[in-house]
Amino acid sequence: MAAMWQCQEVTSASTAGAVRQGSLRELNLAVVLRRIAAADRPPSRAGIAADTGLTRATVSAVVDDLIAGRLVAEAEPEPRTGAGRPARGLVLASDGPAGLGLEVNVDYLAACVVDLTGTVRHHLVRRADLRPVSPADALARLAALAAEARAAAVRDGLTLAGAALAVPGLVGDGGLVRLAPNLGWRDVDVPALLAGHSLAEPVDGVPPLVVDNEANLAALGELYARPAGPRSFLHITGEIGIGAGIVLDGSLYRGARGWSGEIGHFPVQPQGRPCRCGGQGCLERYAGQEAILAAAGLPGAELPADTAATRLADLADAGDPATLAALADAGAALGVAVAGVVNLLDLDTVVLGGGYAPLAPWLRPPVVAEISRRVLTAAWAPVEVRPAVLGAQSAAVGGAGSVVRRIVDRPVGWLARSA
Amino acid sequence: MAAMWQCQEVTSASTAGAVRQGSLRELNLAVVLRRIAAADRPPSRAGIAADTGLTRATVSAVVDDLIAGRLVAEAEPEPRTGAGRPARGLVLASDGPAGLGLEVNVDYLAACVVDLTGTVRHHLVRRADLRPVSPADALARLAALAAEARAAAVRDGLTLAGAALAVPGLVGDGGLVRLAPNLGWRDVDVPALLAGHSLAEPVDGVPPLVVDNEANLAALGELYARPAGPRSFLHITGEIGIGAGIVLDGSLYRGARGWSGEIGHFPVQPQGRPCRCGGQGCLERYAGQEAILAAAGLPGAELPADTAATRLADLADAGDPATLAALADAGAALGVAVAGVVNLLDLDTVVLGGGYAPLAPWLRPPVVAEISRRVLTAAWAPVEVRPAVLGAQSAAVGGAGSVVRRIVDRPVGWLARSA
DNA sequence: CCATTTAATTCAACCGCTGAACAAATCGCG
DNA sequence: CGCGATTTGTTCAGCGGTTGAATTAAATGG
Repeated sequence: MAAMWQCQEVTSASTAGAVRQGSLRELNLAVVLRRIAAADRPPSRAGIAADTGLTRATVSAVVDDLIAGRLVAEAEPEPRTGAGRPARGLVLASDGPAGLGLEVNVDYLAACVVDLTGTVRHHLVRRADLRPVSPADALARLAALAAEARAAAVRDGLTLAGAALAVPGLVGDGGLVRLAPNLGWRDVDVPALLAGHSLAEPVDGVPPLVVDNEANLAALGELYARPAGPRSFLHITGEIGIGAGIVLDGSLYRGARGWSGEIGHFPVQPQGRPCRCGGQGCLERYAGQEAILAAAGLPGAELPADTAATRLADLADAGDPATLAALADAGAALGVAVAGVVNLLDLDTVVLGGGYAPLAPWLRPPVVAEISRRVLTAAWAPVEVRPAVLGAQSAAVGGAGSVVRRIVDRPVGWLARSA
Repeated sequence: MAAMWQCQEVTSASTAGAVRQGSLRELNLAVVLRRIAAADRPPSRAGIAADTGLTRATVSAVVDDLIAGRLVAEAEPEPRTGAGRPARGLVLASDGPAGLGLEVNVDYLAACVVDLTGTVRHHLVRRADLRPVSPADALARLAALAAEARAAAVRDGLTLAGAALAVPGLVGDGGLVRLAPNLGWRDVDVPALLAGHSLAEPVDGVPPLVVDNEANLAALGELYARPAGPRSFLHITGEIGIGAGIVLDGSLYRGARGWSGEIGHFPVQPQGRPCRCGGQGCLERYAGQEAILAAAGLPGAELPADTAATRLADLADAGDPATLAALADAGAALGVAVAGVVNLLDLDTVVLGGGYAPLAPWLRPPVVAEISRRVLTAAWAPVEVRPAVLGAQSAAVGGAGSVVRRIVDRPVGWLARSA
């Protein structure tokens, strides 16, 4: 919430959860659509009715609305299953609304388009060192890339329903980037700088952009990418800083002010190396990219952030002893922090994302070791540690996914627009 | 969820959130009742209508149902405010349903009765060392105490709507206490042992008891005790072990399996003292009651758990240097852990409860110091650290509160029963 | 004492779910 | 090939519960 500026306006009946007459339909549209989205096989109207407890008549009426709004389509005849009139499978429309995901990072810009089904339809990446570039220029380049992506989406018959921008930093209310240390940004008012670009122009009164932290959106990407996956997990992105996205019960936990996930300053060695945060022995100083590179004896600091990880992976693959030792140490430090978090939150899954994804083969064993040492319940309830399925650049995909996900969760907003 | 056995049966319309015709009333009953509960002044029907967006007609109908069900009462004439017909204030009934909160701990049994308004109507405590007592005997004594409390409630015209039992340990599905180290309990099947006692007899088919972790219920007690307080906070109970209840967005976070809050093994000194959990340098070894007592030079281990805290407070009050040093060290260790949690979850409040409550004057400064050193966002968003308002034994009160809270959140369950 | 104001209730209208009946489409069995 | 069985999807009268306006209730102020 704190990380959003101008959320889709909250319309009727949302006042304090009161249920008015029309909310009935509003809620049931969401229930039915969610079920279609979550099913692994295209469900029938009758099946949805049986599962939800609604009447077949009601489900039919609701589905008619969803089809008219281009959110749902009927699948072609299903494989026969038995006697009786064959069911017509329902699937999410792949030519309806889509989400635009954007990312500004230290050494690349990215834009991607994800449709309702969660498929990545387009993915554009521009590599460039953005540290010397002013925020205004960086955002102008991003707007150009976004326009390109939007054109590609339109060619596919898709309608962009909104956009989400991932930045590697703390985001406050109103899309204000308070601090993005690795970009050198401080108090950058993204909406203001984008004013005038097509990105920022409301379509049908719906504000087009939300700004959020990169780690948060990457965690969401991971959540959407595995609909049958765990409902609660910790997603750690190891870049220059270390960020974590916390997904609890299937939704992102943002914290009291939207600044959750600061795991980089978890104390792994309270009397240890001083950290720029003022504390001592922070995780970042032991498992951050700079620390790993230094320990591996690489000149490091000059490398682009995302090539550093692959570089380390190559060296480790080749059996370089210094690199292997550096990764083992980093993994152990990471494991201490992860174990603390798992103890506290009772999570059953930890995802290594961002720069950690390619390094997972070497980081995972020490992390698992620390967990089994330190997590009380690990003995009778194992904790899974695995690399992110989306790998790096999952933040843009996650951002785009969060846009379409909002439509699935509250289809009335889209239906009112397109009616 | 994992910590509950036999939750109130989930009736109509709860299937996957589908909203059926009758759910409309069900939901609006909850909306109106919650608003009455949350208001700081008795609201009028018209005011509720304006706030929620419902019609005055609807609110009147809903309120009629709530009054008929003894959940709401009309307050006496309000102080005049202006022209027009005076409003009739609505308040939660103080003679309707009530919750029974129970607690088994190392050196006492407790039972308390809380009415809908959150007022503690009765509170019985029996001091006794329960470590040498078998679980069956302990629960039999508890059942006797509960019967006493129930009789007192009935004399007040209250109807007990359920009970919650707090135990200092891990609770699994079905009310099974997996492990309560300080009680010496392991795999104790509470419902089975209580079978036959009046506590376990369903009333009108509603199962009467839920079993939960002490730290969780204490955190809920804190939440209910301050309706206008923070929506997210960490509640730490320092007993022999150290437990934490995590309240996020106004509801308790239990974790993937119901075992969240294990902060006692947070690594404050990863290469430090070995801990019985197998790890090293766990918080418990530095800020646990035994550790503090040992550092203060007290024979300690023999003291009952809750007198140990007051004993330490007395010594600190008297200026005993060893005690003051011990508390400073414990506070620093606690601060390291708390800072890590606050960084991760972006909480704005930390509550020192249980045995830490009386020690707060001495623990708070070092905790605050570590937070301001280590929490990045502390500079522009302060973190409040304060003692629990309920002090010790808040678990029983919190448990009783959770019973009545369930009624406020879903009044239909109660109305169906009492109709 | 009456106009004004705000609170609460009453009541016909209406929205959207309900349940049953019906039509559609396929399989299985003679 | 035909007919019953079976399951899906639609139609429609019925109904619960909200809606909005009109009405009554109860106070203040000039």
